[in-house]
Amino acid sequence: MTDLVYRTVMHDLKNKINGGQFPDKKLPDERSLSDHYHVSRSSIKRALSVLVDQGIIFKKRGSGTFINPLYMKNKTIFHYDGSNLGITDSLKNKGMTPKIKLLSFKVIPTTEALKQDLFLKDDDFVYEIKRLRLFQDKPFMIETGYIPIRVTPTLSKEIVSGSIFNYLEKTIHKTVTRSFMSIKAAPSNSEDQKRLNLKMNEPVGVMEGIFFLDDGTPFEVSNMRLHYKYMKYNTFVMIGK
Amino acid sequence: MTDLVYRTVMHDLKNKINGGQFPDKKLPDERSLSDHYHVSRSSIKRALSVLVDQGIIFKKRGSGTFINPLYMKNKTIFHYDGSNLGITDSLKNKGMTPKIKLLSFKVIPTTEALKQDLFLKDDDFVYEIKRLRLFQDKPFMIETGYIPIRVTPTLSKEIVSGSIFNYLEKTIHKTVTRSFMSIKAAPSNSEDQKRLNLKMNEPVGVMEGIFFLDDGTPFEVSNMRLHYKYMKYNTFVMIGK
DNA sequence: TTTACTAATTGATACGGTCCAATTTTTAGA
DNA sequence: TCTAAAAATTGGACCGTATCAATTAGTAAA
Repeated sequence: MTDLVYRTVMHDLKNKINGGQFPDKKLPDERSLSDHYHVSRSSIKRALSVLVDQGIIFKKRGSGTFINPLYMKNKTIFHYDGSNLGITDSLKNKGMTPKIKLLSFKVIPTTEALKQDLFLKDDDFVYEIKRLRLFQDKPFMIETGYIPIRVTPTLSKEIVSGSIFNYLEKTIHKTVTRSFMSIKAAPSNSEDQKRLNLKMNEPVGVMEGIFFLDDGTPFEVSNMRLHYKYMKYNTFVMIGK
Repeated sequence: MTDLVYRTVMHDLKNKINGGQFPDKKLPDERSLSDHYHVSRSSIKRALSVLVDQGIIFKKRGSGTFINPLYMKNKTIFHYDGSNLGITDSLKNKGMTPKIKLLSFKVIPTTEALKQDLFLKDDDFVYEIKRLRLFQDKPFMIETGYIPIRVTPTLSKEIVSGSIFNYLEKTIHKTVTRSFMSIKAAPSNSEDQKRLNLKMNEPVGVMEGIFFLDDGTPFEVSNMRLHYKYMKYNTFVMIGK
């Protein structure tokens, strides 16, 4: 999985950090690391920059590289390993597979908004797939997805009752690797309340996403309404520049 | 502001993209760009990788570098320029300065949670600063911030009625450059409803953040409750690796 | 025309070097 | 002892090169 130099170094450093091998919260300087690992300083830089992006360490020119104190204190919220997903970690936690209940599956003509987002023409059609997702038998999310027929003409009720992304990868060898997400809060409507077992005043978290294939094709527009207790989005933000 | 090579190239490319200079959605290959700009390929790579992170372009090995079709269609949601802030863009949009109304300002002993996040000892004290933020005279956010006295012993009502970050930068020359954010939705409580002018069933977006200084010191813990219509968090996500 | 092999293209990884800028440490002077 | 200048440390920016891997384009054989 990982024979890349910078990844190897990155993982090793992360292990050492987790193992408390830098009690002074300071990493060796880049040149020493370069010597120690017998790799170029560029590779060290790359490894470190990944850890910086993950919020695990930070650098100060002239001074050194330090461990984010919060990372040691509260590792649980620094969930990622290489990826910076961050969405509803409840989902993929511990390999727990959430169940899917298909609510509806039909083909509809394009709407104006969909044309925008999915790059469609007037006479294009899309699948509308509405699903309820359950985690440990509790419903936590209503998902409405729109997929152009042109991209995947072969969807069926069976496929759509499982993971569409997996289907794509295994059969058509197309991968979803990027998405543009938008996150907000909204009052629950009566359907939310019924399906997600919410009280009148309890809201939903709304995540709208546009998913892209390897080749840049917008593949799916998805509207996800989550039980508010199940939505928590964690992210590390660098301000400026 | 921008005399760095890779930034210059980055901005120029972005301008060309926005100006529609690549109608085939394809950028020149890296070697040509290197020639054209008279800079090393490494610098081109760096410039491009920023644009990749921003979701503006994507690369395919062996094939080339392409413009994200959605970026052209819907530039408004790709808001960032160099930064990847993403928080309540309503705030800094068009230089509109949101107003601040100070609700309360006091010094309290540490709580357990604060000790965790701010790296404090038992007998430390913190400022508790509660503020209402208004945008175009409409209240949109209740913000409760906690700042250790040890870090900034000089806060006053006046200071706290303006931007604390600006104060820090201008007087003590400390900068807040990193933060760990957590975003979720929650039902509004009676105070939310009163202050933000919300109906019973209307929720708030809750953003909790820990802000860090340049040197890694956790500087502030902030709990922000936003009128749900004002909270929208956009982000570009790379899946896997 | 189709198929299969080969070339060229193009981005990815990695190396190692130069010079610079911010910071810290050391040294020399008052 | 204290202060200010000098030196060492340390990360940042950039360059240019070599090699590799995925993709596409071109070519020759069936």
